[in-house]
Amino acid sequence: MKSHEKIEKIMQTLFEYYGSLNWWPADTPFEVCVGAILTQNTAWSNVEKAIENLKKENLLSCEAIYMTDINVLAELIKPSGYFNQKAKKLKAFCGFLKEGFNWNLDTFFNSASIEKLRKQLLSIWGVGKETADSILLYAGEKPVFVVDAYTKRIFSRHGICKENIDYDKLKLLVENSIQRNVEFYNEFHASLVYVGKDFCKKKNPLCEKCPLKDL
DNA sequence: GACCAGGCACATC
DNA sequence: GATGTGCATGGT
Repeated sequence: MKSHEKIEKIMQTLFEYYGSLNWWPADTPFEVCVGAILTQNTAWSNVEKAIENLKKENLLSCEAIYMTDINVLAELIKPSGYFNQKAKKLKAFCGFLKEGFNWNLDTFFNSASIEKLRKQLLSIWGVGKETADSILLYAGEKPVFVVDAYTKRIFSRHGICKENIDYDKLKLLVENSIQRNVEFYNEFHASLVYVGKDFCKKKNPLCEKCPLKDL
């Protein structure tokens, strides 16, 4: 089977298994961006605590984060780990929106082509490829596929790629296999995270109950 | 107490 | 271009 056929089969199987997941767990596009930064190499349960702290202090807006003292910010997001780094990253992201887009995410998303938006996001300190793509897809509703550790692990175990494949190579492989559609990419990435968490942990790679085991 | 979790920047070869 | 290291919490 060719790799694009395998990828289609995986997507189809996961859609049948999980149904509509309608992802990213956040109330607003800005909250998606904050979550995308806070979840870097971190369990989501820890990110939830950090976001809850920010909500309690009414700090889930670009202006508020920009104005808040960085040490105060760091203390609030402590549960998400790497808190000093991430406080600086949140500041950098908000500074970017303030300077170029009048604090406004929509203004940013409507300002240029997807390629240019991605380049601009990548120029922000603390925003790498996965974070940029998560923001584009889940906050901006742009048809961009998000690669993550689960994607690499699952795809490599099904012989589609090496575990350490280059990020952009795998992204293009999926985007050239699956119709460029926001809903497809949203659901596909979400279901890969689910199946990764449920059945494909680092420690037990081959789980008998995995819906993908017979592919 | 080790290992892991929805990465990224930076240094060095 | 590949490889190594620091960053840090909370759950298993």
